[in-house]
Amino acid sequence: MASEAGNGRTGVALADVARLAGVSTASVSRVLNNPGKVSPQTRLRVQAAIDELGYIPDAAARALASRRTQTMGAIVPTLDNAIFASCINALQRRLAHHGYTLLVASSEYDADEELREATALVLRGVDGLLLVGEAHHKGLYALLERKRIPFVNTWTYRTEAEHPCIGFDNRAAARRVAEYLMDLGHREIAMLAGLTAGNDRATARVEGVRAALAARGLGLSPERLLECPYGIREGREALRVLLRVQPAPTAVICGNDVLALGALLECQALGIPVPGALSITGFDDLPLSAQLHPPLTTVHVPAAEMGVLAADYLVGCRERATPPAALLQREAEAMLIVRGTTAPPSPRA
Amino acid sequence: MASEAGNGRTGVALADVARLAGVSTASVSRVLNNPGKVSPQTRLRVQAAIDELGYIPDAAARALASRRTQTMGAIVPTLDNAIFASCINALQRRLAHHGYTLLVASSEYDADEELREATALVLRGVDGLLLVGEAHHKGLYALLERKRIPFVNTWTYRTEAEHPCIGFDNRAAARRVAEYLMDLGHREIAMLAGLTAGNDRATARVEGVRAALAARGLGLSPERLLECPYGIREGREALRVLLRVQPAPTAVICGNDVLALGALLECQALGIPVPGALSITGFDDLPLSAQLHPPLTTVHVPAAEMGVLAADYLVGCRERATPPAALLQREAEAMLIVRGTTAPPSPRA
DNA sequence: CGAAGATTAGAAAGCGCTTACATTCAAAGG
DNA sequence: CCTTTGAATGTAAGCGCTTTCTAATCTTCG
Repeated sequence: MASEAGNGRTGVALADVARLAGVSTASVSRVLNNPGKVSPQTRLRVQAAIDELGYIPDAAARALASRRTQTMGAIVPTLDNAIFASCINALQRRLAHHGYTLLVASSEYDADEELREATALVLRGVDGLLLVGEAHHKGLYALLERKRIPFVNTWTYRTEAEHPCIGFDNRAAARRVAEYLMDLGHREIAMLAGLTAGNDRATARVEGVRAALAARGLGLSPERLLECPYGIREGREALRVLLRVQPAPTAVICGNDVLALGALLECQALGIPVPGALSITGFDDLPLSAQLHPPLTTVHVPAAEMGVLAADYLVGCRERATPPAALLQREAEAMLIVRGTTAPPSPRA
Repeated sequence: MASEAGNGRTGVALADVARLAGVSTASVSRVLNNPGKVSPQTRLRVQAAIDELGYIPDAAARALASRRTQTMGAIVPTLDNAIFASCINALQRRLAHHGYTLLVASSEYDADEELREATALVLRGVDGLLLVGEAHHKGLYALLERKRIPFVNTWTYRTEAEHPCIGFDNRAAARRVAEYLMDLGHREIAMLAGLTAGNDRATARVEGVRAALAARGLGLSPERLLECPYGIREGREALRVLLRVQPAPTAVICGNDVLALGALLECQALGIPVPGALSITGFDDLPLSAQLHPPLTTVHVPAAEMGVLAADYLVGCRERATPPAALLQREAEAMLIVRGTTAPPSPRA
């Protein structure tokens, strides 16, 4: 019944440790999971046996028996975006610190794919799940609820949110950018947004800008609002298009730093002085952005901080019985960082 | 004995499906894993029961019984570097395509931490492991061997490598850069390297440059070789230092694009014409690099390609009995991309 | 038309671990 | 001095699934 020669092909089983230490498997298990419940004497004996055999417990067996995997999942739109990668990096570090391992998946900005990936993670038994945004496939929320899997939406924050969220208010942040620009005197404002389809963050940023403009009697006409895929080249091309509409915008609000970078580079290529002739703002605050010439005015997004908070929250859900209410919604502020790409509009026109 | 009411708190167990379909658990299992071995009749009945109950198999139990987890691990130095993130993104996409899930960890460029993370992944039962570089903790190779876990070193390639590797020859690539610069007429060449301690890629790049210079009777004096941490700001500062040595270098070879970017930005801030007064080269070919002014001469690194090849290799190790020899070592070429930051040295001095 | 060979399905033994629950033994209380 | 309590260990029943091995049902020829 007990394994004779260790676990299968790959080494040593707990039973082997027990035998060598001359104790029961239960005691070995206790030493591993509840050292306090074991006398120092046996603890030492078991520890010695573990070391001698180089025993490594089998996570699958442990997961099966204990109904927890010490594993968390994360689904981001893509890791190809440095800002998400940075968040995931922080998440992983923090989880490792808590003794958890991270399963990652990317949805490529597709809700169906996200559901598919989530299903894969769920059947892998993740103890919790980090998601980006709050607009998910209905089936995803259903699945998580049915399986009672703690999860948290990141990159989003609303006090009235129906689900736990850790992040910031994209709408408000974008509004602040627009207001800042209007305070500088800009009235001809264009926006270079990311693809909004199925992307609630990008959508919220557009809405924020639109609302801010509307509040001061300005509008965001369709020609003034361009969506384009994440990419420098895309940003460059889009900026050219934006420049063609009349009257020409004096400021361009970009949905993220990469687009802003493209816009900035294109202006330099075109000989358009920034911020002299055109103000440009970004969103994300990539490390690069502060180093540009001129440095980019942008919204700082607390990517790493969200990763850390999410890790703590998810782990907290498992360790404590109920998630501490204080952790249920955490706002990690997004701040407008005014740097060198914005200035009052030049008094031409 | 058989579960009465489904698996614990979270739903439906295979036994429930079997009961509903009126077959044995073995048949359900077969439908799941070996549909060919089951008559179409029962297959349909089982399938219907699965759908009706919304059954999702438990990966832990499956892993325990079958001794495979359908999970792969990857340990990169950091995800905060876009080039690694891009590789991991590709790896994950490809693994998902094969039905595998990805566990990621980052080592923060520390061999001990890498071993620790690897141990965590191994006990999680990964079916394979992607590593970066080939200089790992001895214990890591020992562990992998003992547990018989397929792995592959990436970002490195040597025909005589002792371990499976997928990548490119850092040394040769760096040598090519130096040779190209010397062909242009440069003789005063400096290098701004990444931290080489415990980083075989960074080390190989330095060696490659040094070898190329030596082959033409040139040297890389200690003042001409600066190591600095990955970062734009760090690159900027290092460039200033490099510029102080006499005779001033006419070309700076950077260990990666981020450093090169820092160098380039600093030159612009200092009013040093690039490539007029100073040539700069990078390594990685970030998407940004081609868009800069001037666009960066750099070495294109096949990050995504390595991710895909590694996924195929690792999966191949599990599916086939032996890894196809053809896959054991795959060179994904790194190419020198000549763009705008390099030119013959100006005929001053 | 019956035996050999295929197919298909079921019974049941684990996979390696956790965790009630039972047991033991020593210190403490009456 | 004997029972009570509690700490330390052991016993053993699974966790949900895969997988041999065996039994049953078909085929298919000689």
